[in-house]
Amino acid sequence: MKNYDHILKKLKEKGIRPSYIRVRIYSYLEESRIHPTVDEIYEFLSKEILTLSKTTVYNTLKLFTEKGLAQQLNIEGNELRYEAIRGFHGHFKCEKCNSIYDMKISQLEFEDDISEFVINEEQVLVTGVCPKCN
Amino acid sequence: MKNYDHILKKLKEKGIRPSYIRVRIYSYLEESRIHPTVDEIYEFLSKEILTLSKTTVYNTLKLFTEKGLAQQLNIEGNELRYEAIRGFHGHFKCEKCNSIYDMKISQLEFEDDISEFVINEEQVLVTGVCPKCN
DNA sequence: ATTACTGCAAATACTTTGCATACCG
DNA sequence: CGGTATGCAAAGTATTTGCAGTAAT
Repeated sequence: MKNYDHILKKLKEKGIRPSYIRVRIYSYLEESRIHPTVDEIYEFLSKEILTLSKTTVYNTLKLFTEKGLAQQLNIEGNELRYEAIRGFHGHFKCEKCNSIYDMKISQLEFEDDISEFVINEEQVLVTGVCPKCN
Repeated sequence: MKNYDHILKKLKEKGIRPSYIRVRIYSYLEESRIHPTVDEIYEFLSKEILTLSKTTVYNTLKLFTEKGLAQQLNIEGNELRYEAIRGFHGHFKCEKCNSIYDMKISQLEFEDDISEFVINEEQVLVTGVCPKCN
């Protein structure tokens, strides 16, 4: 049995009631590191939580996103991927195998004056071919 | 009547037969600078090209993307936006009014060794609140 | 008892596919 | 004529919504 204590704490801090499903979804986001789609989360967890519905996965991810625990990733055009919030980093998507890698990237440098803009989030997506496929 | 000569030339260079519809779609991408969705392109052009179908817009944009004339932008989760290929730049999306701005950004600096990766494309998406809405 | 959470089914939104018609060289 | 472009309708896929049942405080 895993230890979910730090997740319980994290959810409570954000004012989210740590139901079993929520904890499991967050745990999967945090551990899998695969930037999963809703479907991938659902497929994985529904094997253990047999009554789980996709609606709940959607609801939960929406809640996490609003409360700043998770982030929507616009990687493919047709589907959303999610990841647990961590430090700034970019993503690399392989066009051949569709794997997604994390990439360390220096902080963005804006060449315009952006002092009037409020910035909440920065996403970097690099597309190409990964070493395995090359 | 607009001068479409440079577009005709561009399409021909890429081996694309410059039908009227294709020229108009490219022209709209190039001029509007609004990073339009398929729907926006369709709504705009179908006022003048009454028989235009969305399928054709989809087909054309797919063709442009494959031939390197246009780029798919993953800005919202649920829909694709397109822009004519220009130099590297980022996009800012306002959470309140949903406008999309272009942003000048310095070249990305990777902190990992990426020599084994082939990089074809880089997208930067910044989210927040724009001056008008702030 | 009240509020919040979960889940099914239906509805919506976006995109793709199959096929028929129209156009161009 | 032969190949390409266009367009309609249907199918496919992802997400959201409405509502009812369930669990938690």
